[in-house]
Amino acid sequence: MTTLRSGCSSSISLEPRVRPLRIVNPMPEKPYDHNQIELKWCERFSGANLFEVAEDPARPKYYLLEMLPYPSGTLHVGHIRNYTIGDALARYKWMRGFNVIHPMGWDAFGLPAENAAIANKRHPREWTLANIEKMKAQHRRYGFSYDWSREVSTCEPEYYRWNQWFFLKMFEKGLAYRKKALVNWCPECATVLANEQVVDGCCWRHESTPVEQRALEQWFLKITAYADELLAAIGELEGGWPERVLTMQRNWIGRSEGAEVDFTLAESGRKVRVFTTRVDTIFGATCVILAPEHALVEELCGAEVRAEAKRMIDARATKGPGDIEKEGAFTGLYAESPFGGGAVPVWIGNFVLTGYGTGAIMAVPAHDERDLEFCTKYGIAVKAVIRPVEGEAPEGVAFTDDGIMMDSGEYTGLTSAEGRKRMCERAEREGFGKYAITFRIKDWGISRQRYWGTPIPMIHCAACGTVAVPEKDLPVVLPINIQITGRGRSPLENVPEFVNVSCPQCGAAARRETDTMDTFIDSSWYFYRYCDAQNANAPFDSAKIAYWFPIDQYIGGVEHAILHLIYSRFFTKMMRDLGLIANSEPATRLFTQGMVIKDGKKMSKSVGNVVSADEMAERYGTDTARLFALFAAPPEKDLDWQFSGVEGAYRFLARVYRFVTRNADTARTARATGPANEADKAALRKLHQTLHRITEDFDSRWHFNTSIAGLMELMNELYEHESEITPGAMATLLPDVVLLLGPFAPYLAEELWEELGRTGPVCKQAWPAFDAALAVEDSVEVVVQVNGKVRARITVPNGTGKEELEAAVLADGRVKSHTEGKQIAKMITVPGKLVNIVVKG
RNA sequence: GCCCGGGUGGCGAAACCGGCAGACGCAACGGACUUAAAAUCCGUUUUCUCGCAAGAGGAGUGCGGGUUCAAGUCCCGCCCCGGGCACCA
Repeated sequence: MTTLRSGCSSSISLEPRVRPLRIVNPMPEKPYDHNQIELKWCERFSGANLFEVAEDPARPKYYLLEMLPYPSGTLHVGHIRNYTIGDALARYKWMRGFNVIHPMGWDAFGLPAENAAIANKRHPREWTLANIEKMKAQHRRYGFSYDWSREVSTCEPEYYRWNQWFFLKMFEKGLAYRKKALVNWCPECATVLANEQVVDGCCWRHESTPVEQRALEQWFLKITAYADELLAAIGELEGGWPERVLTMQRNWIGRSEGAEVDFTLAESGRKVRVFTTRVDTIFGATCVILAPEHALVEELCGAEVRAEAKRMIDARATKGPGDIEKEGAFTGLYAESPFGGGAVPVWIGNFVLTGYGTGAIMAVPAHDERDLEFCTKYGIAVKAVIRPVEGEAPEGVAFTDDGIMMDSGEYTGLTSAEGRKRMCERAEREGFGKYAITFRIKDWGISRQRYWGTPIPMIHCAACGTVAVPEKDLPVVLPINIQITGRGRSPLENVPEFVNVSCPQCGAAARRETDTMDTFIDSSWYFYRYCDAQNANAPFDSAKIAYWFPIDQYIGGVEHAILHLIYSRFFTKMMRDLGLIANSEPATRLFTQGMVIKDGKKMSKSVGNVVSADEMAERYGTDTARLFALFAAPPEKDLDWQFSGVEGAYRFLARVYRFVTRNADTARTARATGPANEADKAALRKLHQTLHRITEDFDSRWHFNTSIAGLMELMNELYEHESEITPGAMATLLPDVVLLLGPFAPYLAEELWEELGRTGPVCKQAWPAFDAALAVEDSVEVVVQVNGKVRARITVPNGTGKEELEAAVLADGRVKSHTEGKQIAKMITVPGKLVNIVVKG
């Protein structure tokens, strides 16, 4: 792992259009010099690894994780927002006494490095390591609370050897396998993509590049072996994960219960197996439709039909996003349902998917909209076999609900549910079908025809076939001396010393697998490695996992809802079944933060609206950047990055700085006491109200924008009473103010803590204790409504009872003017808040 | 089409269990300080009507209904924006 300098550099180049904030100070007091303060503390903490943690059974643990970044080279304020949310929480949890593990690392393999290498003639490794160094320096400058001793970089052999190790374990268990299949090919990436990485028919990284279908030999991971559990366990995540992420995963897994049944072809007697969720409608099936790729097309159909099928396949391979028109062709064949009812024609149809179910369906136009559309187009009969339990079936459209079976032989009169049950039972009994569950999710294709990734530890031997690299030979190291041209096939094919090996089984000359792994493998288990990052003998020590896992809070973008987050859940279950870990889910809570918007658009390099972390640090300071990131919107919502708002955040911090520094002497020398006058009382009351509010925000909904608004209100209150607050109260107040500021503006808090004569990092101090007695108001304003309209406000002592309050209200002159001469029908009284008088006449 | 979010001042937003709509910040305007400006501090700022004024009255949370003493919040029906799913049989 690379060792880096402290990262506290201030020599960051600025773009010319950026005007540094000028600090001109005619006032006799100390100005808020953010650079001086932040660099001082950054430097002072640089050698310490302040947030290093170890297992400690005596303390409650808290595993806080932000999704590991791709080392693109620069942090922008979108990253800053993400990390600031986590950092504020980490600091709060530290102060509440938790043993907080908060790690950071680099998702360092991937295409951008390779593309950069082609463009700039730099080696991907060199480019990646330089980027990591740059970004780590930026992290340090921001002072995020990471335990850097746990840093992980996925492009290092020390890390990716365990990708290979997991792959071998899965290969042994049959969870990793190779097959020729139609796969998604992105011409832009020049590689294969997994299904999860295709969005609207296009590559997830190249949103306007349609993926093509190619038939290739590929490695797959059997995520479908866990489909049932991945779906069922979503229930356990409920409440902790955002509902929409769980919905997306449910949709993606797509479990359907139904039946498989064999139709029998006339003459040949061959069987066509179809999958249906509505076997109760089988007496309404008026044709069977095969996917154009279906094996029987090639076997039994004439040249004309085969040509038509090929045309459909080709058309589908190049289809862009959007719908395709239903097309079909009659095969000349007829088939009969196992439940009888006569032979129906067999068609091929372009809308029947080869990779789902059995690749063949029975069409029931009366009870399925798609089938109706197809059959109407080709003049195929429509036969209703289900009627509604009550009322009439609708005219002209498919009746798709469950109902009562009719014209269905011995099943006539049964409910759909009962019919399905009995028909499945009979199918199993007589061997022409079975009860069946089909999933939408498919196995995870992980082969990539690219260089900058984990080599797949396999060897192809002419005699022995595909042979695993023995565990003792791991890691299969990615060769460094290599030509990357961006042309042709995987660059590894041109490295003879990598490709040419001897077979581990027979010793004969053999070829090494040259595809590399999907980089989503790297990020599927990195959070386990954090718990034991230096382990050279195993991916990790299971005892350490048992202490730290599961992740208590995971924070990241919603764009990974069905990519990283489903792969990670799969890996966790796979690792559990290898006996390596005890937990079945990686994270109990997930938080998806909103995007950062600038000029109405998502911040991105291609739009050119990126605000860099360096620019913010230099011009306003990292505390200001963090404060604004939390203040401008609640964390789950999108945030508009406006510099005028940033200025406001800066002004607030400067205001805090001036207040604390000019009262620091008083606070340091006086003995801390309780309130001695009305100003003290008001100040301490506001302090404890604010403390209560912020604590609530941390413990429940993370609305740090209101936490910070509370701090601003507190400062406004302190400014108002500044001259009257007694030294003793000031000595009580100021340390707590600084502690409350700590999670949001850590450098400033540190500086002010020192100004107050205290030592030790603020984040290791105890969170202030809430005193309800100090927070309580002496008097409250009660709103008086007459017929629901606010007519007066009266101030009464806090705790005034119902009767007393009502008497006071009725005695009020303004109230009388609205009730005079009218009959009071009733009074609704909410003590401490409101009285509503309902009058008549 | 279906399923989630969301729609509140000039702007970002707040109002957590139905109880003062607009906290806090930005922008704008005014005042203090200054030779002046910046910075700072203090104030005004949803809107309309009446009033010289203190003040008084009305309207107002996408639109239309409803429940309630009371609705941004709950219910019914729409409109718009964002996201997800969508030939998965």
